[in-house]
Amino acid sequence: MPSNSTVFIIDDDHEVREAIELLLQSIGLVSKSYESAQAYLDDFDPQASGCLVLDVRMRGMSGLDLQNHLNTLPQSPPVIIITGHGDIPMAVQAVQKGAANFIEKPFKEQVLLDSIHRAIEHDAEQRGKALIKEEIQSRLDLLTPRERQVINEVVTGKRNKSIANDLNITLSTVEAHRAKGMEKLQAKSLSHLMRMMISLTPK
Amino acid sequence: MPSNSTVFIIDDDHEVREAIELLLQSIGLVSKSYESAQAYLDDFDPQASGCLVLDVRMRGMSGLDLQNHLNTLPQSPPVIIITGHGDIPMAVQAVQKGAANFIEKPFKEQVLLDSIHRAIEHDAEQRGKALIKEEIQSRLDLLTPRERQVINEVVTGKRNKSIANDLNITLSTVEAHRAKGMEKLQAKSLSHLMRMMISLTPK
DNA sequence: AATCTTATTAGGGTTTACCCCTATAGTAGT
DNA sequence: ACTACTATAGGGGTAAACCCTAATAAGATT
Repeated sequence: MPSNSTVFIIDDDHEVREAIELLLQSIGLVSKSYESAQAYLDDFDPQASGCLVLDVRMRGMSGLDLQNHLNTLPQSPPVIIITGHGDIPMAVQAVQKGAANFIEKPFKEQVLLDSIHRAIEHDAEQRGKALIKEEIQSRLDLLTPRERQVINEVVTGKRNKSIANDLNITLSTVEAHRAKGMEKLQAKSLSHLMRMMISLTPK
Repeated sequence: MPSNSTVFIIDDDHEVREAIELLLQSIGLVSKSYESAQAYLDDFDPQASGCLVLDVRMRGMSGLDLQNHLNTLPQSPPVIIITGHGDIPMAVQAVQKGAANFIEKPFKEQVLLDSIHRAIEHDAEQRGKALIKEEIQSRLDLLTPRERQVINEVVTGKRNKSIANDLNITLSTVEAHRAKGMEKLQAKSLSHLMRMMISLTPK
């Protein structure tokens, strides 16, 4: 269980925030509360791991609006939606858009806690994978344009000879770029290279 | 738009089935109706493409039971759930388990039709990918155990030399198995091999 | 008994890939 | 101007992969 996770509670009802805060405190979970979506966004830290507990009906930006906005980011925390006035189409949409759960108020405490635990686990997994991808991407950013071209062709399975032909350069130059690229990417083998490159393409 | 798709309607209410059948007929979609989950399963054809329109509350196996059962299969068609007595937790669960949609009765015709069209598209995509995977798997089944061992090590990035060491055979033997394996898999290059193998491992 | 498959090994030849060093020309930054 | 990086190219050597042929042996099948 990730220990440095925070549960971000976003609800414009002060009493609801307090109740959830107390509940989480009782089982040793760190939480942080906001009274509006905007307040959360102002304080948003992409690095912070954990999950959201998000009310739908709020003044200003609604919970679902915030969910949509977070979905446009490259990496967003899991969102657990709670609402007192939800309906089935709303729940279906929220879940289809990736909500970890959609819970009606009032809810059983255990239901929320279970959701939060799953969400935190899920977030930790996602962050682990994202970290690896970012590391690979940062190595890829070290390549010069030419090196990237050569490596790309290598990944598609072309031999140095035909790469040289495609780019109108000599075999030696291809070999130089290829070697430099592999070195920068810290790829020990073609197989390793392929794994890294394929891991960057989602789905 | 896939032309040979069928919409499988499963509802124990004869009038509902008729109504949906007529609706689909009017826009040229082929449908097939069943009055129970069991009746559908008895007639189930894994090859048939399309989607299900599935009622929750039925005598015998419920719609959600059928959904769960289909989820255990390697390839199952998209499921659109319709119900007159649904609630939010039920909808959330169904969608989390992969339901294409969860619609309350009575519904607007267009809502169902849109869902069906999306589901059919989705099914066609899935089937396309599944076809490719099956083709690769069938080639893999042609490999002898030894060939598979060698190819597996090749995919992990090992050189022939160390494979020979691992399997306590000579370099020549490894080369022979490797060549035979590549030929049977129709892999034109290591890169191609890797793509095929990685495409078989989901997620 | 004859045949097929699988697993194994060997030899020889060709092609690539990998590694190290060197070297030039252009560009960008200090 | 000096430096660093990039792109280019060539030489030389080692290792690995690829290709083809051929042979042996055990096991299963016909």
